[in-house]
Amino acid sequence: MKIVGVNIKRLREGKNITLRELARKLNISASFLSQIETGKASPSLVTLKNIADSLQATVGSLIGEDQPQDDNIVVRENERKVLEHVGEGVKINLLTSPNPNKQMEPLLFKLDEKASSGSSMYKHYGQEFILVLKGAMEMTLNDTKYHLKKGDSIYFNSSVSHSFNNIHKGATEALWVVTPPTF
Amino acid sequence: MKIVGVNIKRLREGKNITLRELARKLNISASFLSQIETGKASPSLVTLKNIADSLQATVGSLIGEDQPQDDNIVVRENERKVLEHVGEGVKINLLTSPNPNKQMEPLLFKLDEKASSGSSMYKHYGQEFILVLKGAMEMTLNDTKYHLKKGDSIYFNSSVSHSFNNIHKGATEALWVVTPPTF
DNA sequence: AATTTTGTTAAATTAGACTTGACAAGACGA
DNA sequence: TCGTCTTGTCAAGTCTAATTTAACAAAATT
Repeated sequence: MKIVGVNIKRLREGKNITLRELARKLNISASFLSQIETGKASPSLVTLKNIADSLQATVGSLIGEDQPQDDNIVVRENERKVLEHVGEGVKINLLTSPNPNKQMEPLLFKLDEKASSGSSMYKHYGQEFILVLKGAMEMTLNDTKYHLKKGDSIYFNSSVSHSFNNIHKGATEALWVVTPPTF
Repeated sequence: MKIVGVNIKRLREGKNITLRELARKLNISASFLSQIETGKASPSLVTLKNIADSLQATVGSLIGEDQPQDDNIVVRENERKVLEHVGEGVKINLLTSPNPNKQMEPLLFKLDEKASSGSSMYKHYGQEFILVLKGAMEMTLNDTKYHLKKGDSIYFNSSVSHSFNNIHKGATEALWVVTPPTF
């Protein structure tokens, strides 16, 4: 957990605030903050949360959970992997290469005319963002229905039950970004 | 920090494993795990990290950082807020309403002909995903240049210095998703 | 050169992370 | 129906380690 310290220090210095200043704002001793930054001590959960808040960061980012990859950068349009059998008339294009460190999962949904997510509602953790690129679709969140046409976007909590169906005369395409990644 | 407990409990029960089982796997006492789940005690950072790993979750999600909003769902194409003065010939459309709980920030970049991010390179934390919707652009990551044309996408770590410029004869549009959110 | 501010360290304190052992409630088979 | 086994929880204790105090050298100000 030494990473926490260097992350805190980097953020703090990035904001040009002094160790004592930050410590005072957090109601901890400057000494302790120093020990945290140098990895000689480890803060309690609530202290860490306070630190994260003060630095406008998240605990997750401080402990290095939001870490990245360096390869698998580009996916060309013609190189996209396609998931075919997710549902009747539904195809999913993966817009990234597999990578365990992703924070989000960008997908391209292609819905044939009248295609839908099926009868059951989805419900899981995380968040979703959808931007309609072509056509129009109907999203159902709990019992509310949203008509989304080309250019409209929606951002919602995956924990509300949700489903979708194509309401366009023809194919509908939507950019879908899901967090956390599942592919 | 009581939320940690209920999240752990929910995950554990979702996996149908018993409190004692999980405790044994974590090398902590079942009693202590119980106290954590009921909010009567709070685990140390390393213990929490272990728990998160065991449950295939992240510390961030356990402490409720990946939590959502319930309003501000839809942004219509004609309702988008536009940031004008981010650079010469660069406009940013916000695709979500302001919300402190978002995990990602979806943006629509519109680049006039020859527009670019300027001379300086960007470098910050988090990750970025870009999908070119119209035209073509050149992304520079460290010293590597990537030509991206309509339909191509790229996913990279924001900590590598990066910049972009429009290489299309005409406007270029790109969907940009950034994590963590900054707007 | 004096003074203040920087971050770091050693040692002391003390909160709270964690264990032990016991308990009641429910499940299960004999 | 009794006993045993498992479930999660609680009270009280232990002891680690989170946090403080106080002092230090180095750098920055004045």
